[in-house]
Amino acid sequence: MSKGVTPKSENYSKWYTDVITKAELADYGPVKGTMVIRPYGYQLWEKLKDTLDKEFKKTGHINAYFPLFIPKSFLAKESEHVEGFAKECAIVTHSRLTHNEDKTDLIPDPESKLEEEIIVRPTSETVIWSMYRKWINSYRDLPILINQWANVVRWEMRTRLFLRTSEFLWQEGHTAHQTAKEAEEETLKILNIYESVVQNTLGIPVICGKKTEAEKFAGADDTYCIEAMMGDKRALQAGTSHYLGQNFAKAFDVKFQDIDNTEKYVYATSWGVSTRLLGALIMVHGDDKGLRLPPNIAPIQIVFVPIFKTEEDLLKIQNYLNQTMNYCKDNNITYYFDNRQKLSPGYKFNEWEMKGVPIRIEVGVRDMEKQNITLVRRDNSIKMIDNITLLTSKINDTLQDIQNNLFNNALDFQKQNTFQTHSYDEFKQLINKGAFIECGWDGDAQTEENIKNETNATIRCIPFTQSTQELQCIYTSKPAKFNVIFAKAY
RNA sequence: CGAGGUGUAGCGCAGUCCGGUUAGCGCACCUGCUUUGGGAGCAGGGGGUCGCAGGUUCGAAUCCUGCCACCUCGACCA
Repeated sequence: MSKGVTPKSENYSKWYTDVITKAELADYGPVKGTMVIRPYGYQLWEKLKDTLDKEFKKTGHINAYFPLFIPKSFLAKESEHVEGFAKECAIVTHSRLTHNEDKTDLIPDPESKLEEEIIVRPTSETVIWSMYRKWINSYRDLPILINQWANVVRWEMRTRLFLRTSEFLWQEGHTAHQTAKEAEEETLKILNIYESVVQNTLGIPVICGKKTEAEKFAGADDTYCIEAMMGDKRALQAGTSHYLGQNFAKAFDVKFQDIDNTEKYVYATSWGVSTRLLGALIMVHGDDKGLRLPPNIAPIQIVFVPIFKTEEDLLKIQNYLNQTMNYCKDNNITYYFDNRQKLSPGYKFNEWEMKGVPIRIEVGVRDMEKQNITLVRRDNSIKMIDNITLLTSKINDTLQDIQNNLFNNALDFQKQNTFQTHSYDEFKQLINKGAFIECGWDGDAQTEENIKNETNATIRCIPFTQSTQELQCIYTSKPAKFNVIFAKAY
């Protein structure tokens, strides 16, 4: 591994890709816009996945798997949906390859051209609703609460590791309900799960709210979201939950016979978070030494770096650390004993800092003589040298403290860079510098569009917590309908 | 699609203007010895169709022609 990363302040996006490649989270795939998630990065995804999956199960959801391939005709059934996704679909047109005439290349075999072309799913509403049609007859069949963990493909022009890649991993929940009220409740229930997992596990503070018409999901009646502020003060949509009304039920003709014997269309929701969250994790907590992982998501929570000259010393250190390692085992703390020879301690310190491991424990002969260990926190670089038994007993609390501290740092940063203003001039200045701006909006889509064209900022959400005071629109000075958050977004 | 730029070892680059030993350097990698409390030192070693194709020449990484790929900016998209 080569030295250091580009400092954040010098070039933020270079810093971001440096951290990803040097911490060995991911690498570029051979096809433009594709990404290989390396083991260390994939462990983050697995941990996040397990946490979310438990929450979904707790609230009555169950996993299933639907096909990657979707008939082209399905996509056209819901008019807004097709508008939203048609421009970024990968299409399968042939089923085999053959040699060209001079045998220098492989080409799609013209003989194998498909009758109906197949879309590689950009999202699964259409296949899923084609199946729900078969499965739903009576109100007794409802609700259906299905989630799937899958990959999807969206052919993107401009890609960035984790944030926007042609193929990415996500979960997509698709539920079907008897009433609008129940579906709306489901939408918000999921948003709550997203909020708590993102905040508690990833340590990323989020703002919950509703999307405007312009920003909502193609095919939804309402889109709710969690928005987070990245280290460069831009916004990232970290998760969305959609109330789909009866749009897909009507498009796919999914009706049920209700308790009152009448036939009704089903109400729907869909919701998802993706590997994009890992991009947020990097950008919210990372520093110029690399990643900083909250303990709740860190694949390795503690790394032990022995400082030794001889094999014998190494064994002594390993024995000496028994009590600490046993403590970790007993408390389900994941740790790694870095006994690699030939690498200097300094090299290891830097490497594990790059990888964001929350706690490093150094032990050398000097520590052993005094019955000490040296503990260094990744979040604030504070070094503690103290009695081994005493420090060991504090590990759990320290991990918890690191988790809280990272969250609080991020929350402070978000608050310090969120401004309220009534002046459009000030708005423009702040947006240019990078900020969230909380201000009034008259509710007019044209106003939103104008602001976007003039400043590049979009309405990230209409927060659930609305200010009680009477506001006026930042742009038109008309009475504001909502208090909204503007920012430049990823 | 428009403008500019870059293709030489896994990565980063020099060499190209002005053709001429065996194509070089840093990092990484391998071996050995000495090291190990913030990215160790020394010695030795492996690794290259110089983006591809053609041409000029006694001789091409270097000159000429064509092609391809990637990057930056713009346009487009969000």
